[in-house]
Amino acid sequence: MEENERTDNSGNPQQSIVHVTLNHPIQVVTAGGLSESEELEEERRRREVLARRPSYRKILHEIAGDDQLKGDHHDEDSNSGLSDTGSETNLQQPVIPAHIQLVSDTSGVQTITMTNSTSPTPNGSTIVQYAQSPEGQQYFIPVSVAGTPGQTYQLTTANSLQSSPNVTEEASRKRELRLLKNREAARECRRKKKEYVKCLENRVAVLENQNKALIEELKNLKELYCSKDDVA
Amino acid sequence: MEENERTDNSGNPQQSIVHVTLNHPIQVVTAGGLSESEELEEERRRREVLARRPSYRKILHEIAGDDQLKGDHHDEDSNSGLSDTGSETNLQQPVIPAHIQLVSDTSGVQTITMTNSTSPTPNGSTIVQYAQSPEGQQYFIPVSVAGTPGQTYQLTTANSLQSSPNVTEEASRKRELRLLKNREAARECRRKKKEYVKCLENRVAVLENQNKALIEELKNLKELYCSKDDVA
DNA sequence: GTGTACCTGACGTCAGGTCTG
DNA sequence: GCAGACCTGACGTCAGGTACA
Repeated sequence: MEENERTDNSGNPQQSIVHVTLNHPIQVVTAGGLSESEELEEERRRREVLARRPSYRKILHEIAGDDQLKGDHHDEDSNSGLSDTGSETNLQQPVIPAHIQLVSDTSGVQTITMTNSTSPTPNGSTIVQYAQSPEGQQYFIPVSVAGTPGQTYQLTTANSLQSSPNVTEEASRKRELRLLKNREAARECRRKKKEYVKCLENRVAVLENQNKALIEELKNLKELYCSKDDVA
Repeated sequence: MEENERTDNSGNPQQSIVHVTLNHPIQVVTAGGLSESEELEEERRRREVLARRPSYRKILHEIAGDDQLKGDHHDEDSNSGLSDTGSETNLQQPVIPAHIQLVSDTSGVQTITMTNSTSPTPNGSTIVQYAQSPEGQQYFIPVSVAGTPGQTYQLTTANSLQSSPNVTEEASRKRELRLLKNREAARECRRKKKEYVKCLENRVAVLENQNKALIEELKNLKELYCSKDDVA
């Protein structure tokens, strides 16, 4: 059951990062005012897709290529189940996938742009070795142990007692590789999240403005209406 | 000069948790419909306060007690250099402080609630130390290197050569305490952030709904208006 | 200015999920 | 279903900032 470390053992010193990197930054500009219907639908679709949490790749596909690959799911869905402060109902509905940059200025113009990793190749190197042994053995530090009470953390040293150094080395290298990749993934993930949040903030601002404008307009119209009514 | 990092591993059983825990969950309900002006002002004030990044405590104070202690400070702030993919107009305005839960149902009723920590008191342990290097990259140190160019990082081993074990122990305990606190703080911070994001998502949803409703209303009104106009 | 406490962005790791072959 | 790759939430740590004494 779930021994944690124990990396896979199909020797595969492959280092390719296999990035999907499709390279067409879409640029949809739903112009000013309020082509609401369109925008809304788009929104809905996106949200819907995101209902199943993970993998922005899918979304990317859908939006870039065909859409609605099996759609038909638009019940209440997200709709913010949390009705009051104490809730904690935590169904998470991201609203806008992190890949999608939805920049917009105050006038209401919105620009949806998709970005992709591009793997900035920060510095390539990333040396890092954990728990490199003081005395030659190679354990690896418990780092965090997080919350999870029952965690044990087998150290790799255990291996070396019964296996040839070769095997150990192999395993450790594999582990290293895995960590490296995960490290990078984490970085990317953080980036996306940040973008997502910024996007949200942006969206709120825009919507507020729109709202204000609409209210204003409504007020004016009503006034006009009333006065006319008076005259009549 | 900052206090140095003094890594070490003397597990000491100290775990006093000094918590501030102020205990008044405020509950402001700006009732339904759209008292826009009020809401907006509130919004603005909050945002303004948040322009200087940190410390939600202040905000707490302001909202709970008096307000506007010295408003007028919205500079550009850091602006976070990420401009990779493209434009990124990135004006970041947090909109809502994380402490504040601003839940609202679709009708427009909003509930502002402030929450605070409650501190779950986790477990201790944790050894490990990082080292940080090239440009923001953070590595694990193999326990004793401490090379790190610009970084100070005195290790305890060095110390122990010249100090009494007492001092070392003292220092280590201090470190441990610090770490413990920070650990907890981090947890709390994450919690707030999460809340904040959820709040944002919520707000977006609400605003969208409002928007839609307004548009609808506007349309109706216009129609009515036109028909009346026809008649006249 | 100094020192201390606290807050938060970013990091790397783990755990556990999804997707795909 | 299984195995591997990937994604992401949560963790603890560090670094650097703000607030306050």
